[in-house]
Amino acid sequence: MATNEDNVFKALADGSRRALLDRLRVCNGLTLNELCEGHEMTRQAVTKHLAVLEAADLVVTKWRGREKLHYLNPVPINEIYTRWIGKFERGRLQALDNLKEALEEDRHE
Amino acid sequence: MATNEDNVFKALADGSRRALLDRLRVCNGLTLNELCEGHEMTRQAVTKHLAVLEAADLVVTKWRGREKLHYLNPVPINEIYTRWIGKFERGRLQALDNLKEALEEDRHE
DNA sequence: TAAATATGCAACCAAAGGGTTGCGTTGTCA
DNA sequence: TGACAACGCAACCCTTTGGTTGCATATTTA
Repeated sequence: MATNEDNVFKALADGSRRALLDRLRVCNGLTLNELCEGHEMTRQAVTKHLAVLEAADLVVTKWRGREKLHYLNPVPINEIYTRWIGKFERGRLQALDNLKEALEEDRHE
Repeated sequence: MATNEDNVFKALADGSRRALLDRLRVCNGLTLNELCEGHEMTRQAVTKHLAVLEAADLVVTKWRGREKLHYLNPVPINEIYTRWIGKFERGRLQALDNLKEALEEDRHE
């Protein structure tokens, strides 16, 4: 079952987009204009970033008159966490051991 | 203090690179040639991907004769998890509530 | 030492990304 | 109704990215 994994990772790859998510995390339901404030780019650039976030289902929008409200959807991030990051977290100490051991060998050779 | 956050997110944005990390998670210390097996690209393409992973400190290498061994470094992923994903996980239920509430309004209007 | 193996380096290419500008559309309000 | 405000669409541009091919270098091994 192919999840949205790739879209989510790609969406998170850009710092501006992560900043937008951060804004929404703190203050959910902002309009496009509000999201533009504090960013040094045009509205259209922000629009494009939001489109990427929407495509990844990280942001859900809703119209209120002429305003577009943006809501954070925490589900995709949670999925990335549970089914991808989780795998690495589980084997984390083991991997650290492997690494240390491998680097240690050099000192003895 | 600027961490390697951006490099890590960018490195994780590509599916081939995530696959390489997965391989190393299961079988740490693989050589370049071994990592090339099963991938439908040239050795040079894999080399480039590994370079990106190294730049993000997700992979650490060590030479054994003419072979280059690749080890997974779990630290950056853990940092992303604790200091970025964590923020969103903490406000997760709240964000879900916001979202549901916003979508519910439509049905009553 | 010669051949084979494992990897690096550099040039090149097409496609994707992040950004801009210009203009059109829709909703609000005096 | 007319002006303004919030947003969408599309063309264009430069840089980055993911990939290739060709050749060089270093280490084994026969």
